[in-house]
Amino acid sequence: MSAHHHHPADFDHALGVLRKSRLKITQPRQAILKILIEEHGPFTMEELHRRMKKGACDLVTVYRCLATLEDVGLVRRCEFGDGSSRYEFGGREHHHHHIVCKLCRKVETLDICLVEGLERLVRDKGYTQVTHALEFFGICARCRKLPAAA
Amino acid sequence: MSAHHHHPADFDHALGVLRKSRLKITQPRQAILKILIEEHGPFTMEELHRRMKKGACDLVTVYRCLATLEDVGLVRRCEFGDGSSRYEFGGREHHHHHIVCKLCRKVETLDICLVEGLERLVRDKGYTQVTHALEFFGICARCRKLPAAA
DNA sequence: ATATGTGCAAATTCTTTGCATTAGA
DNA sequence: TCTAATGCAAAGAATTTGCACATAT
Repeated sequence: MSAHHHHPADFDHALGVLRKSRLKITQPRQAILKILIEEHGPFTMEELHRRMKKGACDLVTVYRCLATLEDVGLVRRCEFGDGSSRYEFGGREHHHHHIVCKLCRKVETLDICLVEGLERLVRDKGYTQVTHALEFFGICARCRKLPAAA
Repeated sequence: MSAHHHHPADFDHALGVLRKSRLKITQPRQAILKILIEEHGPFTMEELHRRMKKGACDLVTVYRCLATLEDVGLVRRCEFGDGSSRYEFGGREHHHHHIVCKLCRKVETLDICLVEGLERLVRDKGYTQVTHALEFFGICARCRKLPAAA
């Protein structure tokens, strides 16, 4: 069962998490969660906002919603080395990594993860609540043909 | 031989790279490289600027120098999930990863790296010039005692 | 000598905040 | 009903750009 692709169970689970945290299940939060669950992402704030049916909510609300959703672990922030942040659904459960093209910034998902074992090493250094981020960068096949791909 | 700590060879090597790229060896570029080599970093733009003897150069110049140094691979950009970018010396040669405290943002260096093998997998997908970033996050021993560390 | 790099100022973009209003539990 | 969330406007940061001047080669 792949982590992404339409999955109503994910949505219901998310609502549960919101309820448990005593957060309100508002229109903007639902819309954002649906987009993050159904389209793969990760998306920047603007991309997310643009994808909502226009007038759905203010950009500021997207900022605030994502901050809250990140706090309760429903959303994960990705940083791909270009200075901007992108967001995708899922905390620990939907664990995976990415391959980012250094030219066109296209993002592919990589389901493999051999890094969990290393977290023990970090815990041994006295850290708690340990997580990690692993991203790969490269030039994709299509960009390789571009003149810029010196 | 650890990757950091005063190392004149690093500095000379950096100058060589600049020359090879036909970039000028200016005061600001030298100052920035020295700081990045001698103090461990990684540093944000402001931190770096503040560390230079005052009046040494403009903040804008720090921005421009780091962009250039990143282009030629002398500097690596680190993003630790808080939206800001930090910079440290070294490309592939000075390869290592970090542990970042989720509360105080303190950064520790981790010299171990078991991920290089995974890069083949990415190359097999058609990517070239493959690199990766691996960061660990957790709450450090000191922060653990803070009330915020719920 | 001359092309590159820098300083300063200003534009642009990104993100956050205050407060009146609305909507969810 | 009553608190939490949103919209709008505006403030505040962070980053980029233009152009005249300075400086490495």
